[in-house]
Amino acid sequence: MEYRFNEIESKWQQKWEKDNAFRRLEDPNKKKYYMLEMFPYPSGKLHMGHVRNYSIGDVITRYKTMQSYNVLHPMGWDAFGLPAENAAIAHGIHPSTWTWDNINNMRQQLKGLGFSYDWEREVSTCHPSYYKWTQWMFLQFFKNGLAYKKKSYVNWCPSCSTVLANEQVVNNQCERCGTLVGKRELEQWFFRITKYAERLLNDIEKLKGWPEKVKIMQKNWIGRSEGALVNFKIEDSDDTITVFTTRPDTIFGVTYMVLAPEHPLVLKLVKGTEYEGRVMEFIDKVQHMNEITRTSEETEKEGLFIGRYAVNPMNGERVPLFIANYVLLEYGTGAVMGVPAHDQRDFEFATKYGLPIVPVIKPREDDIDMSNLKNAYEEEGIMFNSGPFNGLPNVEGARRIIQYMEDKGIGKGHVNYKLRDWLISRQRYWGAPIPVVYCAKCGIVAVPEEQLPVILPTDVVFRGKGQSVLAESPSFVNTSCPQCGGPARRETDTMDTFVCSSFYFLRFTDPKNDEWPFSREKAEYWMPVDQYVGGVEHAILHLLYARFFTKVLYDLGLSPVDEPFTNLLTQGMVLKDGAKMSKSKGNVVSPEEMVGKYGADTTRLFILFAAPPERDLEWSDQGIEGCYRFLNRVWRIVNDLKDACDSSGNEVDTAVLSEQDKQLRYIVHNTIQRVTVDIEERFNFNTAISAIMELVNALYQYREKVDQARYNRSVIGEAISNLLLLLAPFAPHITEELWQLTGHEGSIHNQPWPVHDSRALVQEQVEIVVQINGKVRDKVMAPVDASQQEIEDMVLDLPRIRSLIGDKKVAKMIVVPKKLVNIVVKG
RNA sequence: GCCGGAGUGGCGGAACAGGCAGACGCACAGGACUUAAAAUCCUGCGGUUUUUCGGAAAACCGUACCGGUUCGAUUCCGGUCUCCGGCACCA
Repeated sequence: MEYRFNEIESKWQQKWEKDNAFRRLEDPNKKKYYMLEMFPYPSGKLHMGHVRNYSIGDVITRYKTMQSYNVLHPMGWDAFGLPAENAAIAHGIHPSTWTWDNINNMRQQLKGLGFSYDWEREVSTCHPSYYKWTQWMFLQFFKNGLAYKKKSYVNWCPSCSTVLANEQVVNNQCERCGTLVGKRELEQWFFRITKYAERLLNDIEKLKGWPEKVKIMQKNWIGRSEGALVNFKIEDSDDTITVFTTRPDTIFGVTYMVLAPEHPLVLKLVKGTEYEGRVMEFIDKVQHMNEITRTSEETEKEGLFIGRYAVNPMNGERVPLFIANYVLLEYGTGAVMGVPAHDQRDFEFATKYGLPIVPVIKPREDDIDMSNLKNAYEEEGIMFNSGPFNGLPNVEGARRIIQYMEDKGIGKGHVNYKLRDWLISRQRYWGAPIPVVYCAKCGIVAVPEEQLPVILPTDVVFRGKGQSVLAESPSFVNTSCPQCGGPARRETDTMDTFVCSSFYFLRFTDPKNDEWPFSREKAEYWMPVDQYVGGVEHAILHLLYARFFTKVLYDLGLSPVDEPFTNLLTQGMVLKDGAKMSKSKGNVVSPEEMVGKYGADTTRLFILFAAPPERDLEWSDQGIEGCYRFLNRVWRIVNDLKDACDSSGNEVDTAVLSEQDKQLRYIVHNTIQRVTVDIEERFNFNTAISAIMELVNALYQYREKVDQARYNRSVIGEAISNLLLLLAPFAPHITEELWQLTGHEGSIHNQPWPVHDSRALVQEQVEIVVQINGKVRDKVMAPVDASQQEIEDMVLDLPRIRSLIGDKKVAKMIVVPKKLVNIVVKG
């Protein structure tokens, strides 16, 4: 009988759907397991990255289910976003139509791959029943002072004509479209993620099940640095400039000060002076430069003296004030003190502009000539030239200086973060509207919760350029103030789609609740997510935002946990010809085509077999053929042996086993052990599958070597049912079919996971490798329980070993039980 | 520049706690079946050299490179190179 995968697969998919086989409800009597894969953006079709992601999740789900866990395995759609709008502009399709068509298509594809999702929990972030809660979340943040509006320089993508969060700017380019990002001063909504910086950083410690790589990336992104804020008075002015420094110990070495060109004080300080013109020019040039090419800026540090001086509060020295392109307004206070002797950047700047270099730290106590530095001395050392702090080790000195400054009110210790507040406003249509209105009388007014959701209007036109589409919809914009009832204007910005995906894992626990985003009770049962799987590309953005949301909701008493994801697996990319699959490179392999040609089981099996999940995977058209052949081999051997196979599940009678029977049983139970460990402890599906392949090879050997008349029906039955059980999470359809075909009752996916019988693994003889001076010279079979002395004697008596040793002297023998003997020979 | 990760046959990869390097699969080669091909089943498959009529056997080299520790190193330590990923004027 031929392996007709398409018939088998659609048959079982229909059966599973009819039986509601993957529906899961809270069950306090069962251990829960929450398996989550990152939900996709409905771009139109599944790509191989999705198949890989969801195949990994499905194996874990089916495995844990067989381990008798109550497994939550939901799927949904991260459905707001720009491509839908672009499609609307290009083809005149409404973003909603485009998105829902794609969702319907992709849902079919997921079902066609046989993934075990509880579809009753499906959510789509673009549906009002979901974005109602996105808006509700915003209101909670707003009420608790975690959402605020502020005017600031923001990243602007001219192509997407919207602002971007810092996290969405990569190499000064828009993360989505690659366009060079510029700066604009706009009033925008922010989430106060910086308030959680410390906790987001400290709690990384708790994430034992996360890859080190992701944790480090998050740490670097949060970018904590300890130091001090120091106030410098401006000469002939009432203004003070505060700088942030990580090296307060070098403050006596300050010889100049630099402000970011955009620093608000700059214009004020030069107004009406002879420097004003040149300063304006410089600012213009820097801003222009930012927009054109900021990457080449790396090379040249440029600055300009602005004609004013600041006073070092520690020693009263006046130092010149500069503006320079390398000082960033967004980091620290947008102003830095220049210590050329102890900072390489400052050193180069000072050399270029002829500023004095005053060393204040030296490597050792003794007198060293530090006057002719070739480079900044950035190491630790002993302070000098530093008044009362001379002779102190600089680390201690830093502490003392901070103390001194705090006493005198000229500065204080400070922890600075690289992390900025999260800019969530987007000037786009296809997103969750920010639920606030602007009233001439009352100002900014939150939409009351009972009026949610604020529905996206449909009477809009997509033209491509310019203003937000929402702003052009009068029925949307014009409203009344919920507070005073007077005329008001709606906020026309929508939320960053990352807001939508920051709580979907909580919504999945209770997706139909229309009173709350989720009930506490259900979240308590299911949360936290036990295993999260997705691409590394979300290591910072999504995973940091989701952690932030969870902590806020935890603090508000809504979430039962303060970290959402216990274990994280970041899967590698799927490559073809060494490059990421992309339309422009023409190296895309379509999952649809592969499923059509080989079936879902083969496609899934190959993608899991070709590489361990964390590593990049090179797609191979021949490789998938190999997996197809393997499933055919399974199909044939099971069909061939099904009549010789006792499926009653009765224990094997170990008294009557032939040598071949014992050998097969050994492999069966060894395979159970290997596959279990590979899935459970390491997610090494590639080696799990190769172990199963070896078991199939062993069955072929058995058939080859054992006469039909001497088949042991219960040994064959044991081998085949275990083979099918072990393969079931990887290839769910063929195993279901063969399970039935070999006379078993019920779905294979509801069977308990097999447990190996260690008695079948007991061997009387083991092979001992015999080495002389570390080189393999012979092998010998020895009883497992042989003593060290017995093994030594046995090995030395081997003719080959005897002749190799000859009359040389045996200096030492190392015996590794059941494995190896190394004879150390001298002379 | 800094921080991660990786470098193993013709290829994807394996070796889990320092103990037979190359499991499993692909590709390739030989055989069986077939009128033939495909499919299938069986067998072989890191390199060099030597021995042998042949089947076969043996020695040496080999996990990016150099060195170290060890009876023994793909695995541990020090250094170098290359590739991939992240961050990058962060004060």
